[in-house]
Amino acid sequence: MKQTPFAKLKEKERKARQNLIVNAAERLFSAKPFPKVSMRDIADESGISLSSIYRYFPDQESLFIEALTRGANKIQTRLDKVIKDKGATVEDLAATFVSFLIENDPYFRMMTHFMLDGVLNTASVEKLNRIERVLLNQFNAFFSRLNPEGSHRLTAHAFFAALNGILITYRNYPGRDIEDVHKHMKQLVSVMASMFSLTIASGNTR
Amino acid sequence: MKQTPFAKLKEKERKARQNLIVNAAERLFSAKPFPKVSMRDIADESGISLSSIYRYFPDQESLFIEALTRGANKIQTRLDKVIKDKGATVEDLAATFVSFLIENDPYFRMMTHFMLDGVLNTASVEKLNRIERVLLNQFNAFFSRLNPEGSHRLTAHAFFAALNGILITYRNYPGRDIEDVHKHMKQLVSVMASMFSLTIASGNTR
Amino acid sequence: MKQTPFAKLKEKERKARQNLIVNAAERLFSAKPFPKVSMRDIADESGISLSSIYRYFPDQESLFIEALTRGANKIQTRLDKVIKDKGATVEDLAATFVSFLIENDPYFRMMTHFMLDGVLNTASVEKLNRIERVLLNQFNAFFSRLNPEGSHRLTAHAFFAALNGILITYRNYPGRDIEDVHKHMKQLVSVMASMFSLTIASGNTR
Amino acid sequence: MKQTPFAKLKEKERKARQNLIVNAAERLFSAKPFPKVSMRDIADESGISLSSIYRYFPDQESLFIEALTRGANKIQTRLDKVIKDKGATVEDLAATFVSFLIENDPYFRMMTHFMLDGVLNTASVEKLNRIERVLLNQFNAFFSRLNPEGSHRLTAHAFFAALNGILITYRNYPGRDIEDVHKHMKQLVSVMASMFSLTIASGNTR
DNA sequence: TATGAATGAGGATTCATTCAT
DNA sequence: CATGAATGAATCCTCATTCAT
Repeated sequence: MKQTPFAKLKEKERKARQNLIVNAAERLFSAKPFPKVSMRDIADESGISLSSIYRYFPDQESLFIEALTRGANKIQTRLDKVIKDKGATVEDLAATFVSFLIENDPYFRMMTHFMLDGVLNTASVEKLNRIERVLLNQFNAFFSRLNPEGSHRLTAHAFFAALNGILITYRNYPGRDIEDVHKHMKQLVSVMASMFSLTIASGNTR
Repeated sequence: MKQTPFAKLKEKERKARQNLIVNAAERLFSAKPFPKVSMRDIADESGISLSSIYRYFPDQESLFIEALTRGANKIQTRLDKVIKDKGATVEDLAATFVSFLIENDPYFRMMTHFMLDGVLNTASVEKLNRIERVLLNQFNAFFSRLNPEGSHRLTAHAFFAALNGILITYRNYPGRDIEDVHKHMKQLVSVMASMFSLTIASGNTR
Repeated sequence: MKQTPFAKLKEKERKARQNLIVNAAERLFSAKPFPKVSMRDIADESGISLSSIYRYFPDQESLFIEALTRGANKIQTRLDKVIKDKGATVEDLAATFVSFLIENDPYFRMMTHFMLDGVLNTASVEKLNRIERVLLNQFNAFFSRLNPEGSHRLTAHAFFAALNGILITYRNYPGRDIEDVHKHMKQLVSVMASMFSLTIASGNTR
Repeated sequence: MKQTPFAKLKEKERKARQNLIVNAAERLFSAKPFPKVSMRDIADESGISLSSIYRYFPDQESLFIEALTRGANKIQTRLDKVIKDKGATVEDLAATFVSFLIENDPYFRMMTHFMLDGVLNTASVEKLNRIERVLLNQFNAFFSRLNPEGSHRLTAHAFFAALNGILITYRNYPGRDIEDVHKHMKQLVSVMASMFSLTIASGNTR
């Protein structure tokens, strides 16, 4: 179990490189739709050689899942702020979630992509799972604070689904310009939030 | 009326071939992720040569949109039945929609695919638009019957989003077997339906 | 040898159809570079079915050669006018030739194409041959009128080459806009014409 | 200077591979019409895999332009020799140019191809431009030595065009065997050269 | 005779991944 | 450990031509 200092250093460097790579990926995601970001793009952008990337990530999927995880962490941080804010409403929570994913579209696309087409790597499954669990827990925790009585597990699930639904359904709403689209989504977030507020207050106990 | 019988035959045969192709596509969509179905796959599966497919559909997108349109027509027929049924509840409507897309997963994946990646061809945009409009109108009509007073446009939009959200979010819920997943989705449908019932009854007039 | 009236009618209709087809081809050539004009394009444009076109022309090459022949006839007609004009100069002749091919670029492209890559069909070879011969004869005739003494066969050959050379070399002169290009070509035509005038006057007798 | 030897080796190998590819392309150009040489042909002929070719040339056009550039360099070297030769005549210069392109037909076909169809890539435009500029400068320099007084820019342009014209017009002169064709072209070169000699001597000052 | 249908062959380009150094 | 090199497998789409009716 010794060797630790050296191993730690190694591990640190390793993380640093991984960071470099994922950061590069994220930069690219801002510029183009995530399915168009190739491994070579990431190599070029990160300054790390293409084949070296495979030393840090076994395959493309793992890399993308890692990037997605980062995104999830960011969302979770933002949600935590809302949750800690005693005056926050359901709408605040919903708006935070949706706004982030509107502004960080590639994360949403990745998430949806993996939800739709699944994931091959078992490690990836686990990570995806975790992301979802944490989010649901956050929603649940928030709802429990609003109404400590009821059981909100199912409501949290529905809430998560509803917000995803808004994003997926209207993000490319054809014939509207992007600003109108966002306005529309936020209106729907508001509608949805009201409904959930009531449900939560009523303390759904299924 | 001249030549009509002959022309009709020709037209019929043409449709028949188109059917062959789209059916093949649908079979493939069940078997693998949507973006991985290639034109050659469809050619092989349909028994029609690759180049011939382009005599029936100008490009891949048009073919896919045609397949999606078929699915949409089927859903709309089912929803119409529910809408005509005087005793039907919001939950019935929601369940019909979701069940169909659970059972006909490829249609849902197609729909989501286009929602995510958008569409290039302008004819396709129009078709997609129409599908969405019809569905929203159906929801709206149903809600209006339940409560003729209120304005339900926004509610219909939210409803559509919510159901899509359930499907996208939980259809691949990792670590559950397929039966549990479906049960869970139906539970969420039920939760969602209750919420929308209330909202509709209250005659949301935003 | 009888049957003539009927056969003649047939022949006439045949020619009429061929005309329809070549006309369509020419219309397309005005719109896009000739190598991009496909047989189907021609079928659509002419209103004659794709396979029927093959009843009138054994293959694409023959059709194109026929179109080229038409173009050649037009040039020859124009040149004839100049030749008949007693006051016409070598420069007039050159300018007529070059201007026509600038304005009817597809003919020039076809001509060059066949000159470069040759021709497979033996009938085509013959037609191409004839076109060239006629043009050379026209130049020769004109030069002979200017100076009846000398032998101008070689000069005519050189003249033809020189004009073609101007067209091929500067038609796509990079970095210039089309108007400048044309101006430049005409300037070169003028230079060339002066040189040939002298040569002709001197009665080259090689 | 660090690592230079290694880098140099790398660079050398890279060049070597590029050479392999371009050489293969040139071999193919001798065998079939220029536009019919496909990337796969080149891959097969060079023994390098199709996709690897794209590691050396970003696209087909760049590869072709590179091949053309090679040819141009060779011509320019030959012309330079003539230019440096104090006793050389215009006919020597013309004959050198034309002979080279008769013997190295693929280069002429490439040049003509790009003159006809133009070029898409901006880097290619620049390279093509350069080739042409250098040749024209060479002609101009030679003419200036013969007659230091006059301005020969236009004459050089005409000269270049005239020689190209001879090549394009008679290289496939139908019905003649190749030897006769070459003899004919050289005769025309001679005619042309005489004319240009006079023009140059007269010190054209347009 | 006219034509709708069908298609084989081909074309440029992309990309995730492996491997030898 | 890092990486340059190499590539097999795909992908969408085009087109001249043939053939059965």
